Amino acid sequence: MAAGVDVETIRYYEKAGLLPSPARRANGYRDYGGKHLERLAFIRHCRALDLPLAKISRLLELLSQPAAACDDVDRLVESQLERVRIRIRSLRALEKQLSALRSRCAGPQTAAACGILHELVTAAHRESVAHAGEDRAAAAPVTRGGRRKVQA
Amino acid sequence: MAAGVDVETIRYYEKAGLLPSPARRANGYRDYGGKHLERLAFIRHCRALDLPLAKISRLLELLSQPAAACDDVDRLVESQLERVRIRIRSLRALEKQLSALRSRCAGPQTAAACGILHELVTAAHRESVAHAGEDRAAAAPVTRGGRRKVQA
DNA sequence: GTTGACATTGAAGCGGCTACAGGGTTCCAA
DNA sequence: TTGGAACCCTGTAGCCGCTTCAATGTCAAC
Ligand SMILES: [Zn+2]
Ligand SMILES: [Zn+2]
Ligand SMILES: [Zn+2]
Ligand SMILES: [Zn+2]
Repeated sequence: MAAGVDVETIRYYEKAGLLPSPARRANGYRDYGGKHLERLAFIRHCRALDLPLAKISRLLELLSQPAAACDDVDRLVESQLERVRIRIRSLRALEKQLSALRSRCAGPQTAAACGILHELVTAAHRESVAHAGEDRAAAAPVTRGGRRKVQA
Repeated sequence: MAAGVDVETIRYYEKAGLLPSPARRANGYRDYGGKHLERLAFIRHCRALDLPLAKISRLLELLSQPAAACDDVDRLVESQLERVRIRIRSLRALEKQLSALRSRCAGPQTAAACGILHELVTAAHRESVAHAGEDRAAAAPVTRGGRRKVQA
């Protein structure tokens, strides 16, 4: 029975402590049992939900502690959902920008005449001016904290 | 004038060949000129569009070759747009799954009784059975190609 | 007996930063 | 004057979740 998962990925999980080391055959080959495959399937399903391995690890832990409270599980799903929603919003904004950008050049042109390149350059320029303004505004009240930026 | 960009990031771009090494002052400090800052702003704007550095590199190259054709630029934006749309679709599917999942557990429970954990386990199980089926079906026609999977 | 497809290990690479260690410099206030 | 905060430098390692590679071992088929 094939698990449908790349071998290297499985060994990565093993190293990462998500899967217990399986028994070995006489020749040293790994011998996966039903338990391993169930656990692996669980991990892959959670990964398909884009949960990071650390959180999956926590879920596995709770699976083996039936009496524990499930608050962590619920919060984890909730926060993942929130993450996904935020990501969708930002990707939608991106989509808008990109499709506007695309419409700036119709067909074959030289780089010099390409509306896309042009727009990228001028938008970047606008932003850099805006940033400089922000920084001037922020400079007076706050002298400490924040990461270092570059000087020119 | 601050560029609004983390210093380490800038030096990373320098190492990666996206920004030319700036002139140095007597004390060895980097001295950024207007050209550098424009270029940096361009890079940051493109990164905000989630373009990978390699593609940005290509755009910068074309910026310095005004007579070149802009096909690459147009294709690049198009393919990025496509990428973003695909990502949005898959994230929306994810959102659905996660919000269905969330509704499986209302309030404080033990891990054993948590509908979320339950659903994760059974969904994973269903899928692993399905995968096994796929693999059985695929085993006959194709013997070569494909990456190795795990045996149990 | 030789080929070829499997398995094993450990290490390195991907992208795009981010964080640190271990120094030097600059500036301002007490 | 001195001391400390806040910047700069170089170089290296870490993050995530794999993926790829190199070198070697094992097994079945022809
Ligand atoms: Zn799944
Ligand atoms: Zn164009
Ligand atoms: Zn921008
Ligand atoms: Zn619950």
